[in-house]
Amino acid sequence: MRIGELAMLCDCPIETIRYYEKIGLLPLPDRESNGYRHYASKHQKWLQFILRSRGLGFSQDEVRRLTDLAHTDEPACHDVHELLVTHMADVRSRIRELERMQRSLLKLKTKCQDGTLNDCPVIDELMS
Amino acid sequence: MRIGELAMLCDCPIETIRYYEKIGLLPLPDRESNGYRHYASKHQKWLQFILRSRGLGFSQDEVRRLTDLAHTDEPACHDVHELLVTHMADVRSRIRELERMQRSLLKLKTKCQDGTLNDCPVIDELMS
DNA sequence: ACTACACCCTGTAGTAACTATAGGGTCAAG
DNA sequence: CTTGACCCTATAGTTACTACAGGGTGTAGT
Repeated sequence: MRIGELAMLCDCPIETIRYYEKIGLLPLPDRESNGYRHYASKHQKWLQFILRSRGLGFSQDEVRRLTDLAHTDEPACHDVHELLVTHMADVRSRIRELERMQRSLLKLKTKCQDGTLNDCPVIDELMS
Repeated sequence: MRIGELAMLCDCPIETIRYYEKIGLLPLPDRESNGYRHYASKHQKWLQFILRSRGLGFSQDEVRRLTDLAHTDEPACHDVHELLVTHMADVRSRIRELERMQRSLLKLKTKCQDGTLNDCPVIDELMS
């Protein structure tokens, strides 16, 4: 299959596929005689793996480690578990940071009430 | 005061101050005869405003709009309120996205159990 | 034969929000 | 007169893409 079909099947922009290839996340496909990329179902699986991992918030680097682990014969489950746990802690701390923001924003907003005042207490608060 | 002192007072890297100046978030300071930046307390207030806003998750562009609003004589409270509400919705949706990830990761992790298996169900799950 | 069109190619530049580095100048103390 | 702490500019790197610019390929219709 060509890049357009792969992109459609995986619901992923064509440029992203070429990008993943360039940074070495996706293995190099064969080329047709005209130079067009020719993908096998193996590439589709691999791309979906990447996209799912990204969808779970793993960074490119973590995805690279995951694909490496997915393609060794060594027992990798322990390493995957470690990656997973580390990443989950990261997600948790990002959530907490956003919740901290949310609380502060809410507190600011109560001062603002309905935006009908002329002198803005929000600006005052941020300024002081 | 010079840039180093401002940086220390605001607990902000020197490079970031120069960066905010370059992108036009922070007003241009005077210069000493040797070319060093010379800041007044007005700059400190301004920088703290920026840092607080960034700490609440506002983007550079939103901060720019906020500082604009903070320095008009027009009644700006309504616009600030709008910015605030929009941003809070954004934060909420980012939290929800992360929580979605967290749920999926947790589901994955239960399959992994303790990382003692040789064939990794997490990899399998992401692959299929 | 010509041309319109959908598809493909490479390579480069742009985005947000900084951070880091290279390669230099200034100034007071030892 | 040199060491050290500070300052300067300009450029490149980071993450994870996205968007061109400027071309080639292949097929369908006129």
